[in-house]
Amino acid sequence: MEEISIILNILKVQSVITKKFDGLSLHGISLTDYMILYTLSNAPGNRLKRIDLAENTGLTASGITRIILPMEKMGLVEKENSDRDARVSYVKLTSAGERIFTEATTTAEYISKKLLNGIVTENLSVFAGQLKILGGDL
Amino acid sequence: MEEISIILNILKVQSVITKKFDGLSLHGISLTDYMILYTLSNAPGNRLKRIDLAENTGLTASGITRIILPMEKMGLVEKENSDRDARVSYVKLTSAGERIFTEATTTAEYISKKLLNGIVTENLSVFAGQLKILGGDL
DNA sequence: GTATTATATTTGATTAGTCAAGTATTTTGC
DNA sequence: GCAAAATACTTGACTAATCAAATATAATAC
Repeated sequence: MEEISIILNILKVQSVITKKFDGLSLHGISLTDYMILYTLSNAPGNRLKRIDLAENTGLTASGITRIILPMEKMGLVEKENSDRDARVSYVKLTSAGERIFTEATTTAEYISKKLLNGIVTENLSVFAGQLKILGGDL
Repeated sequence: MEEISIILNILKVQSVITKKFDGLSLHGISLTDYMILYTLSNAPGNRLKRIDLAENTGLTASGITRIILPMEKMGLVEKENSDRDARVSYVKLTSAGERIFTEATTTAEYISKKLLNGIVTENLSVFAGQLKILGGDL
């Protein structure tokens, strides 16, 4: 078994997936936006420090800054300052953000069901576990 | 089991992987470049039409055009015309390309072994199979 | 307590890739 | 055999993300 081909296939699968999730644009968001909303909605108090958001999603801090800006303008998330540490700013899911997230989840679920269709249910959790080992732990 | 989290974890894993493979820059190439070399080296006659290269890697035809240009300049690949069809141009691995590919493979193997370390060997092929279902088939 | 180091974030410059439109050639249908 | 449709590729305009450097604050060391 060739390890490298697995790595390269992950790259390829990522391209394929991203293209299939274009349907999220129906809700005015990208797949990355969706990932942000997903991560926030699972965070305590629906909010996270930008740096933790970066850590959780695999993006860089600067990537987070740039992706959050338009999401703030759209009202999906809002900025909250920490009173303990003036450096940090929290990103918090707004109620509008929650609503869009819920709506988009319908679409996202539909697409991912189709995509993962060929994988036997019992293997799904194995797959999830393997991704986790590779650093995926959203 | 939540399908969506799997999809999002693939995105995340891709970010993580790409960053770890920065070491390939030692050989003057990116991970995507490596994927191209890998694909070509497995192709009959070490060459492929640009469109097939796109299909195989999950990139777009235009992405291929842009990524191949500098690789040509570096002498890793060369252009070959088809005498049957004036539209197609083949991308062919040069001997310099083969050499760099072999060298880079040492690095790439080292990194991927470390990355996939936590996955039990017998599960590796299962993992590979699942990626294939998702569209990964390099 | 002050100097050094570390952390959180943003910004400027750059890169890798997309999409849509354009060009050139080939294939199909009649 | 010719018009229309399809295919292979490139180009222009754009977007998403990176990295490295800058800024501001906090923590540590002495």
